[in-house]
Parts: sequence; structure tokens; C-alpha cells
Amino acid sequence: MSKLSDYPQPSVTVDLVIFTIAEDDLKVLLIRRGQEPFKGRWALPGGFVEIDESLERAAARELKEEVGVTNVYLEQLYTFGDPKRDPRGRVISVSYFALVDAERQRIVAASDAADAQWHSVFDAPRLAFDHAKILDYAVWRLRNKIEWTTVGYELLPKKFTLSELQRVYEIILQRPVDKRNFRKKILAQGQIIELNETRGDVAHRPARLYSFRKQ
Amino acid sequence: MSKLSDYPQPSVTVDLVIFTIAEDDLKVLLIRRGQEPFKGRWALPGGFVEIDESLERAAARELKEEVGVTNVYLEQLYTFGDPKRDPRGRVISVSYFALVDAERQRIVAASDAADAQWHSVFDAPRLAFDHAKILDYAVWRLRNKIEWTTVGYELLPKKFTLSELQRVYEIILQRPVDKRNFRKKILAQGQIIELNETRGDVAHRPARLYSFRKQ
DNA sequence: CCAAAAGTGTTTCACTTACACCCATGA
DNA sequence: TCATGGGTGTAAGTGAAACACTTTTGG
Repeated sequence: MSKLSDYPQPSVTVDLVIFTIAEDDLKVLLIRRGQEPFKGRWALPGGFVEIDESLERAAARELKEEVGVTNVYLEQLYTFGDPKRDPRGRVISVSYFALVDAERQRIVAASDAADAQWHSVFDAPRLAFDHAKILDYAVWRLRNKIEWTTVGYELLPKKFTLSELQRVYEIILQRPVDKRNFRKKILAQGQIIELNETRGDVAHRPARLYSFRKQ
Repeated sequence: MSKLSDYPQPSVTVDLVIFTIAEDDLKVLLIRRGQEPFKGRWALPGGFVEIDESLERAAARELKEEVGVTNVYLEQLYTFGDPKRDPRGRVISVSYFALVDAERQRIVAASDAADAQWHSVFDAPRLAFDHAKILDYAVWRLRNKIEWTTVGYELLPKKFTLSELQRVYEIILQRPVDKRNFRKKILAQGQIIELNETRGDVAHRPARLYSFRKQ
């Protein structure tokens, strides 16, 4: 191995797949590109990694800059490095996915420039670069993840009903889920606690609220 | 987004966790570093990504250069990008893991410079950089992987006995595996075919050979 | 008393685990 | 005939899936 500078250095970006649940649908935040290449095309938010920040930190910074939220679920997905993926030159993209809950999502909506918008994941526009591939992969990972872990809670406000949680699963998996089996499975995980509150004033039996047990 | 060159650019390397089974143990290929930093310390093989090659291709090239094998199982693991992980400067490492079967491994042994050696994964020396973390992660992934998929075959020669395959599982998982249940599970996967050959001339009933059904 | 969603148990089926003996061969 | 690893089946237990009715509330 020689000096670092002997080697031509690619640019490194992080690209974010930011998911939320809204309007009974799984949404991803997209940015309309203002310049070439792919001017006018929708793209995943992202940006260059600063020379002195970690990848995770770069992802968190982008999240804050572009969306205005902090402290959300963030996980590295995969690194895409095809030499031709960016026509401007060699750009390696480390992709992350983030889950933004319904509460924080309102902040995002407020900060929405005309060029940033939530789009249905299942009816997304054509994307710039190889971002369609990244999005597909993120959806695949999210689906696996909610089956084996408890990340689903990250998409809901602090207090939620089991029906709301079930709906999140149905939206992500795009298939109906059995109510009784779902409740059994979720409760058996021991990750959520029953609150002494209900979501009241509805024209039917009010639903009990639950909360995620942190850590 | 501005011009690419406006941004200070990190170096990007690929680091390889190359596994094989030998001497009834899971081994990883390590290189003894000839220069600072970490001179004399063992490290994962790796190198810089060329400006016009994909990450996967860079990994395959390293594999060929350092180990002399091609066409082996190769999978991207994770990208490590802590700003301080390399004292020389900002180096982002895209890690891959590779599985080298017993046949090809002999080629490796032949090409072994004094500075490249197979080490037991479970009794590895202190590693340079953050390579211990990378190795741990690779072992974790390999363990998960063999439980859900059929990558185990990648560590064996084309023809193998079920006992040999079982031993691979036991070595990787570091726990005994029930013979009858193992055989049931493997055969049920429908991925291997029974050959009309046995491993003969042993002082006991000869074992039937099997072969992996490609694709 | 009606409409609407909340809440609740049991049976079936598939899959995993535990477990012990006979078989084929070379020496 | 002995030593050695190869090869085989069954029963019990665990977890997933299917499935329908009663409860609570507001209007």
C-alpha cells in the first residue's frame, strides 16, 4: 500500500430512503432535482460525506438539513458503487433508510419546500440515477425487518392502538394481517406496554392505547 | 449540489473477509502488514478501489491478486467509515466476505507468501485498524446465512458427503448438530443431488457423495 | 337499537427437536 | 469379529395460521 494520495479518489455520498406512514400509505421523501443531471427528475435526498464526519453522522446531518428531524431510526442499507451510476463522475453512494413517525412527519410537511415531497412508495415516479434500485432494496429490507424485529413502532406516535400498528404492517407488507394472530404475536414480544388510556370519543368501543417499551 | 471537486474526497477501499474450512476449523485469510501504521500486525486483505471499477469488481480483483482465486462466493457486508479508523487519513472501507472451497484453498496455500496466512477465526491474533469489528460482523453474517440459505456448499468441493457438510455447519455455528435432523433439513431444501458414487476405501461403510444443484 | 370498530380462544397444521439402533466396510 | 463412521424413523413439542362471535361506545 502506498500513500493515500497516489490513488484517484471517488466522491462519497449518503443517500437516504426516508419512510413514513401517511394517508394510509407508505411514503418516501423525494426531492425534485433543480440541476443536471436528471434535472426535474425526482431523487432520494442525499449529499456528500464531509471529510471529518462518520457515515452515520452524515446521514443524520442530511436528515436534519433536508427534513428537519433528529433522533429517528436510521440504518445502513448497502453501498452502491457502479462507476457509471452518476454521469458527472465516480460517486459511491452509501445508502441509509430512516423511519419517521407520524408526529415528526408534520414537521417535515411544514418545512416542505416545493421541491421536497412525500410520494407513495408503491406508486413512485421515475427516479434519478440508480435510486429506483436503492428504493426497492430499502422496501425489501423494511419488509424483512418488521417481520423479525420491532421497528414498526418507529413509524407511529408514542401512543398508539393495536389496530393502528396492525395497519402499519398491512401497508408495508401489502397484504391483510389476521387481527387475533397479530395481537398475540405483538403482545408475546413483550415490547409494548398497555396504557390506562383509550382513544375516546368515537362512535364505537374506544381502543386501548399502547406504548413502546424503550430499549 | 455543486461540482464534485468542491468536496474533499475520502479514499475508498474494499476489505475482504475470506473464509475457508481447513483442519476442521473455520479460517480467515490475514496479511501481515509490512509498513506503518500497524506494521507487523495482521490485517484483512484489501486495497483501493480503482476509479473505473465497481466495488464488487474491486473485491473480485483483490481476491484474485491476493489469493489467486476467481469465481467464488462474494457478498457485500457493510461499509465502515469512521473518520479515525485509519490514522493516515480518511479511508472508507466497503467490506465483503468471500467463501473459498477446500479445492481452491490449496491454490491459495501454494501462493502463500510468508505474509499471508490462514488463521482460525476463533483464535485470531489482534488485528490492525477496525478489522476485528469487520471480522466479527462477517462471522455473524455467515452464521445467519447458513441457517437460512445454502451458502454452506460454497465451502466444500464439488462432491461431498453429508457428514462433511454437517461438519461445516458445526464448525461455523460452534455447536453440535443432530445428524438425522440435519439430513432431513438439507435434503428437504432440494438443493443437492445424490450421486451414484461413494467415498470408498475406508474402514467402515463408505459415505454417499452429493453435489450441489447449481442455480 | 343500530352501526362500527375493539377485543378475545381454540383447533389445525407444519416444522423443529429429541432420541437409538442397524448397516456396510476394511482390517 | 471388531471397530468405525454411515445411514435411517417416530413421537413430542412448539409456533404459525385459520377462523367467528361478543363487547363497548356514540348517535
